[in-house]
Amino acid sequence: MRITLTEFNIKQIADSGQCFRMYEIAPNHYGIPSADRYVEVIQHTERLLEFLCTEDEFHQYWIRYFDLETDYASIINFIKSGNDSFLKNAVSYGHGIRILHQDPFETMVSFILSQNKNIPAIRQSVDGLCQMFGHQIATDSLGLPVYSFPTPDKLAGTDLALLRQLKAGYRDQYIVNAANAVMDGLLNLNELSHMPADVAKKELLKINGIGEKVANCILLFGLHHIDVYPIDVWIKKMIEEIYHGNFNPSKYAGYAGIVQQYQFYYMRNGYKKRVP
DNA sequence: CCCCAGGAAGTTT
DNA sequence: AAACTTCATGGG
Repeated sequence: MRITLTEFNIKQIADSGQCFRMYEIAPNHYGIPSADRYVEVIQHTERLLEFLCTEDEFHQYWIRYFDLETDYASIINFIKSGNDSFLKNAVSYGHGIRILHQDPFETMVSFILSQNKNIPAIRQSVDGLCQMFGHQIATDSLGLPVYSFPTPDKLAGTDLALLRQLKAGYRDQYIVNAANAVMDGLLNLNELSHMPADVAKKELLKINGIGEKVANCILLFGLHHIDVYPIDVWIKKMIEEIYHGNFNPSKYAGYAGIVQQYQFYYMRNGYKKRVP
Protein backbone atom coordinates (compact mmCIF):
# COMPACT_ATOMS: atom_id res chain seq x y z
CA MET A 1 0.00 0.00 0.00
CA ARG A 2 1.08 3.56 -0.69
CA ILE A 3 0.87 6.42 1.76
CA THR A 4 2.18 9.96 2.10
CA LEU A 5 4.15 10.75 5.23
CA THR A 6 6.28 13.62 6.48
CA GLU A 7 9.43 13.52 8.61
CA PHE A 8 10.05 9.94 7.51
CA ASN A 9 13.25 8.69 5.88
CA ILE A 10 13.72 4.96 5.80
CA LYS A 11 17.42 5.07 4.97
CA GLN A 12 18.19 7.32 7.89
CA ILE A 13 16.07 5.20 10.22
CA ALA A 14 17.86 2.05 9.07
CA ASP A 15 21.24 3.63 9.75
CA SER A 16 20.26 5.24 13.02
CA GLY A 17 21.57 2.52 15.33
CA GLN A 18 18.38 1.93 17.29
CA CYS A 19 17.56 -1.27 15.41
CA PHE A 20 20.02 -3.85 14.16
CA ARG A 21 18.19 -5.93 11.57
CA MET A 22 16.86 -3.38 9.09
CA TYR A 23 18.77 -3.76 5.83
CA GLU A 24 19.02 -2.28 2.36
CA ILE A 25 17.53 -4.29 -0.48
CA ALA A 26 17.96 -1.60 -3.13
CA PRO A 27 18.41 2.16 -2.93
CA ASN A 28 15.49 3.57 -0.91
CA HIS A 29 14.13 0.06 -0.46
CA TYR A 30 14.59 -1.67 2.91
CA GLY A 31 13.75 -4.97 4.55
CA ILE A 32 12.43 -4.59 8.07
CA PRO A 33 12.19 -7.59 10.37
CA SER A 34 10.70 -7.03 13.83
CA ALA A 35 10.07 -9.89 16.24
CA ASP A 36 8.16 -12.38 14.04
CA ARG A 37 7.01 -9.88 11.45
CA TYR A 38 8.51 -8.58 8.26
CA VAL A 39 7.75 -5.72 5.92
CA GLU A 40 9.52 -3.96 3.10
CA VAL A 41 9.38 -0.21 2.68
CA ILE A 42 10.10 1.66 -0.53
CA GLN A 43 10.64 5.39 -0.37
CA HIS A 44 9.60 6.67 -3.79
CA THR A 45 9.96 10.35 -2.94
CA GLU A 46 10.46 12.52 0.12
CA ARG A 47 6.84 12.00 1.07
CA LEU A 48 5.58 9.02 -0.92
CA LEU A 49 6.11 5.72 0.82
CA GLU A 50 5.13 2.22 -0.14
CA PHE A 51 4.71 -0.51 2.46
CA LEU A 52 4.69 -4.02 1.07
CA CYS A 53 1.99 -5.34 3.36
CA THR A 54 -1.76 -5.27 3.70
CA GLU A 55 -3.56 -2.27 5.07
CA ASP A 56 -4.53 -4.35 8.10
CA GLU A 57 -0.92 -5.20 8.92
CA PHE A 58 0.05 -1.61 8.44
CA HIS A 59 -2.52 -0.44 10.95
CA GLN A 60 -2.07 -3.31 13.36
CA TYR A 61 1.67 -3.15 13.67
CA TRP A 62 3.70 -0.77 11.51
CA ILE A 63 2.00 2.51 12.41
CA ARG A 64 2.98 1.88 15.99
CA TYR A 65 6.42 0.50 15.09
CA PHE A 66 7.35 3.60 13.12
CA ASP A 67 5.73 5.96 15.64
CA LEU A 68 3.60 7.50 12.92
CA GLU A 69 1.18 9.09 15.34
CA THR A 70 3.73 11.32 17.04
CA ASP A 71 3.97 14.81 15.64
CA TYR A 72 7.67 15.10 14.83
CA ALA A 73 7.21 18.23 12.76
CA SER A 74 6.21 20.37 15.71
CA ILE A 75 9.03 19.00 17.87
CA ILE A 76 11.50 19.76 15.11
CA ASN A 77 10.09 23.21 14.57
CA PHE A 78 10.42 23.95 18.26
CA ILE A 79 14.08 22.84 18.26
CA LYS A 80 14.81 24.89 15.17
CA SER A 81 13.33 27.95 16.82
CA GLY A 82 15.79 27.55 19.71
CA ASN A 83 19.40 28.62 19.98
CA ASP A 84 21.24 25.30 20.26
CA SER A 85 23.16 25.30 16.98
CA PHE A 86 24.63 21.82 17.42
CA LEU A 87 21.19 20.37 18.02
CA LYS A 88 19.70 22.30 15.12
CA ASN A 89 22.41 20.93 12.84
CA ALA A 90 21.79 17.45 14.24
CA VAL A 91 18.08 17.70 13.49
CA SER A 92 18.75 18.82 9.93
CA TYR A 93 21.33 16.12 9.38
CA GLY A 94 19.11 13.35 10.74
CA HIS A 95 15.92 14.43 9.02
CA GLY A 96 13.34 11.67 8.84
CA ILE A 97 14.57 9.69 11.85
CA ARG A 98 11.87 8.55 14.22
CA ILE A 99 11.99 6.62 17.49
CA LEU A 100 10.91 3.08 16.69
CA HIS A 101 8.56 1.17 18.95
CA GLN A 102 10.26 -2.19 18.84
CA ASP A 103 9.43 -5.50 20.45
CA PRO A 104 10.54 -5.33 24.10
CA PHE A 105 12.25 -8.71 24.24
CA GLU A 106 14.10 -8.14 20.99
CA THR A 107 15.15 -4.72 22.23
CA MET A 108 16.33 -6.07 25.55
CA VAL A 109 18.44 -8.86 24.10
CA SER A 110 19.82 -6.68 21.31
CA PHE A 111 20.97 -3.96 23.68
CA ILE A 112 22.42 -6.45 26.15
CA LEU A 113 24.47 -7.67 23.19
CA SER A 114 25.34 -4.11 22.22
CA GLN A 115 27.50 -3.32 25.20
CA ASN A 116 31.09 -2.50 24.35
CA LYS A 117 30.51 -3.38 20.68
CA ASN A 118 30.24 -1.22 17.58
CA ILE A 119 27.10 -1.23 15.49
CA PRO A 120 28.33 -3.49 12.65
CA ALA A 121 29.43 -6.05 15.22
CA ILE A 122 26.06 -5.86 16.97
CA ARG A 123 24.28 -6.45 13.69
CA GLN A 124 26.41 -9.49 13.02
CA SER A 125 25.60 -11.07 16.37
CA VAL A 126 21.88 -10.24 16.21
CA ASP A 127 21.62 -11.70 12.71
CA GLY A 128 23.36 -14.84 13.87
CA LEU A 129 21.04 -15.10 16.84
CA CYS A 130 18.00 -15.01 14.56
CA GLN A 131 19.42 -17.57 12.16
CA MET A 132 20.37 -19.95 14.93
CA PHE A 133 17.37 -19.60 17.25
CA GLY A 134 14.62 -18.03 15.12
CA HIS A 135 12.59 -19.51 12.29
CA GLN A 136 11.97 -18.38 8.75
CA ILE A 137 9.06 -15.96 8.54
CA ALA A 138 9.37 -14.64 4.99
CA THR A 139 11.35 -14.52 1.80
CA ASP A 140 12.50 -11.05 0.85
CA SER A 141 12.48 -9.40 -2.58
CA LEU A 142 15.98 -10.69 -3.21
CA GLY A 143 14.81 -14.24 -2.58
CA LEU A 144 16.66 -14.48 0.74
CA PRO A 145 15.11 -16.00 3.86
CA VAL A 146 14.08 -13.70 6.71
CA TYR A 147 14.16 -15.04 10.26
CA SER A 148 12.17 -14.18 13.35
CA PHE A 149 13.81 -12.89 16.47
CA PRO A 150 13.96 -15.78 18.94
CA THR A 151 11.32 -15.86 21.66
CA PRO A 152 12.35 -16.14 25.33
CA ASP A 153 11.79 -19.91 25.42
CA LYS A 154 14.27 -20.39 22.58
CA LEU A 155 17.02 -18.58 24.45
CA ALA A 156 16.31 -19.73 28.02
CA GLY A 157 18.72 -22.40 29.15
CA THR A 158 20.81 -22.14 26.02
CA ASP A 159 24.29 -23.60 25.92
CA LEU A 160 26.66 -20.66 26.29
CA ALA A 161 29.03 -22.18 23.73
CA LEU A 162 26.40 -21.65 21.03
CA LEU A 163 26.23 -17.97 21.86
CA ARG A 164 30.00 -17.77 21.76
CA GLN A 165 29.77 -18.91 18.14
CA LEU A 166 27.76 -15.78 17.51
CA LYS A 167 30.56 -13.71 19.00
CA ALA A 168 28.42 -12.70 21.92
CA GLY A 169 31.57 -12.87 24.01
CA TYR A 170 31.18 -12.36 27.73
CA ARG A 171 27.58 -11.17 27.16
CA ASP A 172 26.43 -14.76 26.53
CA GLN A 173 25.53 -15.36 30.18
CA TYR A 174 23.66 -12.05 30.36
CA ILE A 175 21.43 -13.06 27.46
CA VAL A 176 20.59 -16.47 28.85
CA ASN A 177 20.05 -14.95 32.27
CA ALA A 178 17.61 -12.38 30.88
CA ALA A 179 15.71 -15.00 28.88
CA ASN A 180 15.51 -17.19 31.98
CA ALA A 181 14.13 -14.28 33.99
CA VAL A 182 11.35 -13.82 31.45
CA MET A 183 10.53 -17.53 31.37
CA ASP A 184 10.54 -17.76 35.17
CA GLY A 185 8.19 -14.80 35.42
CA LEU A 186 10.74 -12.74 37.33
CA LEU A 187 10.62 -10.19 34.55
CA ASN A 188 7.28 -9.57 32.88
CA LEU A 189 7.86 -7.38 29.85
CA ASN A 190 4.14 -7.20 29.19
CA GLU A 191 3.54 -5.66 32.58
CA LEU A 192 6.52 -3.39 32.18
CA SER A 193 4.99 -1.96 29.03
CA HIS A 194 2.28 -0.24 31.02
CA MET A 195 4.32 0.90 33.97
CA PRO A 196 5.83 4.34 34.49
CA ALA A 197 9.39 4.61 33.20
CA ASP A 198 11.05 4.85 36.60
CA VAL A 199 9.25 1.77 37.90
CA ALA A 200 9.99 -0.28 34.79
CA LYS A 201 13.61 0.82 34.98
CA LYS A 202 14.01 -0.54 38.50
CA GLU A 203 12.76 -3.92 37.32
CA LEU A 204 15.13 -3.95 34.37
CA LEU A 205 18.11 -3.04 36.55
CA LYS A 206 17.52 -6.16 38.63
CA ILE A 207 18.63 -8.26 35.68
CA ASN A 208 22.30 -9.17 35.68
CA GLY A 209 23.69 -7.70 32.49
CA ILE A 210 21.37 -4.69 32.31
CA GLY A 211 22.83 -1.46 33.62
CA GLU A 212 21.86 2.18 33.41
CA LYS A 213 22.46 2.71 29.71
CA VAL A 214 20.95 -0.54 28.42
CA ALA A 215 17.91 -0.06 30.66
CA ASN A 216 17.40 3.38 29.18
CA CYS A 217 17.66 2.03 25.63
CA ILE A 218 15.05 -0.62 26.40
CA LEU A 219 12.77 2.06 27.82
CA LEU A 220 13.26 4.31 24.81
CA PHE A 221 13.29 1.87 21.89
CA GLY A 222 11.25 -1.04 23.28
CA LEU A 223 8.78 0.51 25.71
CA HIS A 224 8.47 3.84 23.94
CA HIS A 225 9.26 6.14 26.82
CA ILE A 226 10.41 8.89 24.48
CA ASP A 227 11.42 11.16 27.32
CA VAL A 228 14.30 8.87 28.38
CA TYR A 229 17.81 10.03 27.51
CA PRO A 230 20.40 7.22 27.25
CA ILE A 231 24.03 8.26 27.63
CA ASP A 232 26.49 6.14 25.67
CA VAL A 233 30.10 6.85 24.72
CA TRP A 234 29.07 9.11 21.82
CA ILE A 235 26.66 11.19 23.89
CA LYS A 236 29.23 11.37 26.66
CA LYS A 237 31.79 12.65 24.19
CA MET A 238 29.27 15.15 22.85
CA ILE A 239 28.42 16.50 26.29
CA GLU A 240 32.12 16.95 27.05
CA GLU A 241 33.34 18.33 23.76
CA ILE A 242 30.35 20.23 22.39
CA TYR A 243 28.49 21.30 25.51
CA HIS A 244 31.57 21.45 27.79
CA GLY A 245 29.90 19.23 30.36
CA ASN A 246 26.79 21.37 30.45
CA PHE A 247 23.80 19.76 28.78
CA ASN A 248 20.53 19.17 30.58
CA PRO A 249 18.05 16.90 28.79
CA SER A 250 15.21 18.06 31.05
CA LYS A 251 15.12 21.14 28.87
CA TYR A 252 13.39 18.84 26.40
CA ALA A 253 11.11 17.11 28.87
CA GLY A 254 8.63 14.81 27.20
CA TYR A 255 10.73 14.06 24.15
CA ALA A 256 14.37 14.08 25.31
CA GLY A 257 14.84 10.65 23.75
CA ILE A 258 14.10 12.06 20.32
CA VAL A 259 16.63 14.81 20.90
CA GLN A 260 19.16 12.21 22.03
CA GLN A 261 18.67 10.15 18.88
CA TYR A 262 19.35 13.11 16.60
CA GLN A 263 22.40 14.04 18.64
CA PHE A 264 23.69 10.47 18.61
CA TYR A 265 23.26 10.09 14.87
CA TYR A 266 24.91 13.40 14.08
CA MET A 267 27.78 12.79 16.48
CA ARG A 268 28.48 9.32 15.15
CA ASN A 269 27.95 9.95 11.44
CA GLY A 270 27.96 13.60 10.47
CA TYR A 271 29.80 15.83 12.85
CA LYS A 272 33.49 16.10 12.13
CA LYS A 273 35.84 17.62 14.59
CA ARG A 274 37.24 20.93 13.50
CA VAL A 275 40.88 20.91 12.51
CA PRO A 276 42.79 23.12 14.95
C1' DC B 1 51.02 -2.75 19.21
C1' DC B 2 47.41 0.15 21.20
C1' DC B 3 42.80 2.03 21.16
C1' DC B 4 37.88 1.88 20.57
C1' DA B 5 33.01 0.19 20.28
C1' DG B 6 25.06 2.48 21.70
C1' DG B 7 28.82 -0.99 29.10
C1' DA B 8 28.27 -3.70 33.18
C1' DA B 9 29.96 -6.31 37.13
C1' DG B 10 33.38 -7.02 40.42
C1' DT B 11 37.01 -5.21 43.21
C1' DT B 12 39.75 -1.80 45.35
C1' DT B 13 40.29 2.67 47.24
C1' DA C 1 30.47 6.58 46.75
C1' DA C 2 33.84 6.92 43.43
C1' DA C 3 37.56 5.07 40.82
C1' DC C 4 39.83 1.12 38.53
C1' DT C 5 39.77 -3.62 36.38
C1' DT C 6 38.09 -7.19 33.79
C1' DC C 7 35.32 -9.13 30.50
C1' DA C 8 35.31 -11.12 24.30
C1' DT C 9 35.91 -9.66 19.87
C1' DG C 10 36.62 -7.27 15.53
C1' DG C 11 38.29 -3.17 13.27
C1' DG C 12 41.13 0.98 12.66
